[in-house]
Order: sequence, then C-alpha cells, then structure tokens
Amino acid sequence: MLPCNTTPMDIPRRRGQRLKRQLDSIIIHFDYDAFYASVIEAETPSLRARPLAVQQKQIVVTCNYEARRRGLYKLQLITEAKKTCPDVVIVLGEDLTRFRNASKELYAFLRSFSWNSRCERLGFDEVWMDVTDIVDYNVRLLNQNDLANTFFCLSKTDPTEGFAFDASGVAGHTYPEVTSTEADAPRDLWDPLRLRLHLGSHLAQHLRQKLVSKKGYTCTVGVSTNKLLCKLVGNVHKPSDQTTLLPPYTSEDGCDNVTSFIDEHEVGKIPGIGFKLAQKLRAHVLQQPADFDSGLVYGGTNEKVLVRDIRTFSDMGPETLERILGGPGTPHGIGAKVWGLLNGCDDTEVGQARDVPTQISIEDSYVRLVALEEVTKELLVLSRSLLRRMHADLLDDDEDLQVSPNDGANIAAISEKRWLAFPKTIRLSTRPRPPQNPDGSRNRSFARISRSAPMPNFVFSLKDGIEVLAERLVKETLVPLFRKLHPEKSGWNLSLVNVAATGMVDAASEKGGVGRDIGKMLKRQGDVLKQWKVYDTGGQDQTKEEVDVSMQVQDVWDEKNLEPSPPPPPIRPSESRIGSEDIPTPSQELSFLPEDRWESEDEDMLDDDSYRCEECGGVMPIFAMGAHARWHAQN
DNA sequence: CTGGGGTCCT
DNA sequence: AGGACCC
Repeated sequence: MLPCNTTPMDIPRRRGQRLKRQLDSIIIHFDYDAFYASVIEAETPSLRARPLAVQQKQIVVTCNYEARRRGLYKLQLITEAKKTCPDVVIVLGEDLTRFRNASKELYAFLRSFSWNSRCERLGFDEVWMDVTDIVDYNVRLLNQNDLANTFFCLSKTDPTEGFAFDASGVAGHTYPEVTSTEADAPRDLWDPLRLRLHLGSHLAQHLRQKLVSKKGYTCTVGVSTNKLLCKLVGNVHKPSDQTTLLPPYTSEDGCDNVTSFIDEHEVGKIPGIGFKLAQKLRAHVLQQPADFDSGLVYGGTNEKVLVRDIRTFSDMGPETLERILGGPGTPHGIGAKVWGLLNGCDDTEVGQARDVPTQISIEDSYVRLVALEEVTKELLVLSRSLLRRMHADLLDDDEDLQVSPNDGANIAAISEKRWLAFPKTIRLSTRPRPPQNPDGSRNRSFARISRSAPMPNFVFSLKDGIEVLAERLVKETLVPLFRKLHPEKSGWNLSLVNVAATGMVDAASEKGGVGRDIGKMLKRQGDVLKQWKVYDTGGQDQTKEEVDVSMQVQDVWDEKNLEPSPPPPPIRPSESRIGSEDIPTPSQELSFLPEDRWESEDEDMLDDDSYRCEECGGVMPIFAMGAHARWHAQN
C-alpha cells in the first residue's frame, strides 16, 4: 500500500471522543440507472423512447427516466401512474428472474476488473468496489512531472492493458463543484489523497464506459474513501454520471468537504439510519415526538431535520446517542456507529465477492388467502420456484470431459452438476392480515411470523424432477410447518407467504475447493483409495499439499469416543466438519434412522452414537449423516 | 392496497 | 424467531 499523508487527522471531537476518517481506501459505488426498466429496455430497445413502468401488484416499482420526466416515480400506485401518464407502457415485473440474471451478469463483469475481489452487491442494482490496490499500483507507476499523459494499467501482468488519461484532473463531476475561477487556481497535486481520488474517478469512468459498450447499461457512480461517502456522493449527479468527493476530508473546524457534504442531508437519507433510528433522532432535536408523516414541524415551519441539526445539538456525541438510541434489542455500540455516520465516518469494509447467496427466498402476496387447500396450492407454486432457484444459484455446472463407460474412445462433454452450497434450513413465513378493528378500519402491519425446519435431503437429488420434489417438499415439510405456524384450524387470513432456504453451507471451503476435487477424482478414476486424499490449501502461494483425510475424519470420531471403523464411502471432508447440527429429522424418512442400525454380527462395532447407511453400508456418527445423504443424492 | 427480494444482529 | 436495516 502506498504511504499516505495520513496521520489520519482527528475530526473535531466532543469530550475526548476521537473519530478518525479512514482515508486509506478508494472505493467506487455503482448504481445502475432505473435498473428493472433498463433490463426491460435491453430486451426491447424500442421501449427506450417510451415512458416505461415496471409493475408489481398494485405499484410501480421503478420506471425509466422518460416516465419520470412525465411525473411518474418509484413506488407509485399504478392507478395514479396511469392517470398522470396515460400512454405509459406497463410491464409486469413480479418474477425477478430476468432482473436477477442481469444483475448477476453485470456484477460478474465488474468483478472481472477487480484485483482483490472486494466487490459487494446491495440489492440487484448496486455494487461497491474497493479499488485501493489498483489505484495505489498506478500511483506508483505515474510520472509526477507529467500527470497529463498517464497510462492507467488495469492488469498486473499485462502492462499494455489499460487506457490513457490525465491524472491532473478528475473525470466527471466533483463535490463541491469546481468553479471556473478555481479551476485555474493551483491545486495541491502532491496531496496523495487528491491524486488517488483522481485515479479512482478515471477508473470509474472507464468502467462506466465498458458497462455501456459491453453490456448496454448505464449507471450512476460515486468515488470516495468509504462506503458511506461514495454511495451518497454518487447521488449528486443522477442518471448516467459520476461524482467524486474532493479533499480536504479533514479539518479542525468542520470546514472540510466531508462535513459540509453530509451536513446537508436529511437524517433519514443516511444509509444505516432507517425509519426507527431517524424518528428517535428527530424526536430528540425537536424535543417532541416527530411527526409520523415526516412532514416535520420544526419551529412552526415545515422543515426537515438535517445531519447538522443533530451533529451540532447540545451535548451530542456517541454516549448521548447511545442513550437515545440504545436499549434492549438494539445492536451494541449503536451510538458510536451513528455518531460515525453523522460525521461521514464508516470503517466497514467492502465485502469479499461471493458466488453463493446466504439465503434464497420466494414469496408472493395475496389479496385473500384463507383455505388450507389454497395455501397448499400456493406452497407448491412457491416450492417449484424455490427449487428452480436453488438449481440456478447453488448448482455449479461445468462441462467435464468424461470417458464414456461403454466406449473408452468416445469422449463426450457431459454437464456435471454439483452443489456449491447446501442450505441447512427451510423457513416458512407468513404475514397475517391484521384483524379488523371495531370501527371497521384495519391497522396496517407488515410483521411476519415464521417457523423453520431442517432442509430435507431429498431436495438435493439431481435424478428426480423438480415437480415431484416440490410435491414431496410441500407434503412432508411445508404443510407440517404451516400447521406449526398456524395451529388454529381456520380463521387466518394471509397477505403474504414466503418460503426460504437459509443457513447456507459451502460445499467446498474455498474456491477450487476440497469437496469438488474429491468428487471429481471419484468420477474420473473410480479410485476408492484416493477418496481419502484431500487437498489442503495451505500457504498464500496456493500450493496444494496432500493430506490424508482419513486422519482428519478419525480425529473427529475420536472426539465422540468411537471405535475406529472402516471408512464409509465418500463423506466430503469439508462437510463432515459441518458439525452436530447436521442431523436428519424423523420426518425425512431417511434410510439410516437409529432403528435402521444393523443388528447382525458387527453390532458390537457400533456404539450408540454411530449409524450405518443402508444404501452403502458405511458407518458414521450421526452428525455426518446429513452430508452423507446429500452425497448419495447427487451421485 | 407498499413489492419481492436481501443482510446482519439480538 | 423476530427486528432493523438495505435496494
């Protein structure tokens, strides 16, 4: 990392609270413009010239900028949108598949430019990228005496990959705006932070151009030193543009650009300060409960509560905020966290890119859902979608060259699908419609209730069709969960049902992972002995080291005081370490429930804590059976 | 009659 | 299991 000018300077402090702005990182925030509408337009380019709205149930979830020009906006009621703009083109967008696919593709595209894989998605249409390493690498390369003619290198290995740019200036807009008189004034180009922000802005512009030319999508971008600031500053120039937050970032007296920028925001606009926190903060500075409708009464006028109003309020600081905002159920350190946000400080890292989500959920909302028969039908619809999603998002298909068993000379490309991750839990949630009040009105509530169960292993079968698996899932798991959730025989009236696969456990601990290697070796070689070799990625250099996995498995068993047993057929080592929660439940009709233990000659080899798989005869502790069953399911 | 998703914390 | 936050 480049030596920085920081000595990170202190932000003005209250009673000894030191707040530091982390200035060592350069972060870019991408926000695709009117994303759902852009996906539709990419499919049907003729719609680009028309006002276009995407509908889910009764609302416009998003609309393109042509529609916004004509007065439409996000989360508007459909009826109102049609009134305002009668010739609006409305497209139904309740099925998110196309949006999810487009989001994945764009995310993968942006990731391909990253060196450190620190790319984090938020929702379908936002991505942060930590480009500190790329920027610092290029700062080291550039000639400080000829900044105007600089080459931005995009590859550590190929010095010709990149683009020419002028490092003495920013690409795109800035905050604050640079006026024409200031533009000629001497700027401190030796300020490392300024120079790094310049480079970040040019990289951002390059990526935006690539996104347009290669993928056909425009986006709005912010460039700064932390996730909070780059996300906020991007909003300054909205569709299809970019803004960089310029230094100085620190000062003794609040005259820095960070403070002046963030101070003008309404408190609820700060990411991380949601409805509840914003209401508490407003109530504190207004000295009265904040108006629910956010049209806040402030000194008799209709004014908003700004970050500045809170930040400069008497006795304000992390402890005061902790008192105002803290309490049972609230996260620890909320006062310090919010104090940081109000000062433009955010030390949360841009997350490592993931290839598997932590949760997959499918839901639908209903005007009226009352009979068990209807519920069962809807559960089936949702289950099909969930299984399709699991296949789309958790299954890795690689075209694997395989020798056909019939004809050794015939080498065919066979699509070999394997689970990248297994959700351990299935969850059913509903949103009961609040009962009618005596006066006929309804309280509005969006609260959900839920029950969970272990995910049955049969859902991982790749031999059975989704249809038959979905039916079984409904019958054996979801209907029982529904009865647990709604023990009353009837009378419930649901406005929403959600089915989710949660508790994702990676099949392989790392990329190129252990579990897959084992499985492939089996497929290719059918070599029983080599099953027990595992590659343990050890050092930073990624060199692989052979380790005898039977020793590892044995270690685990020894903890359970088991006698040594012959190795079962492949339990994928990474899974065998999942732990004791990975236990099948009685409802799953597994072939190795305790009663299925062998009672014959080698019974004396099995103590009460070990079980035998009927399918293959393998002996294992109960905690290994879930992984083992999934292994059978896909082989 | 505010959608259909997500994440993390308690 | 629920709540708060994000889009």
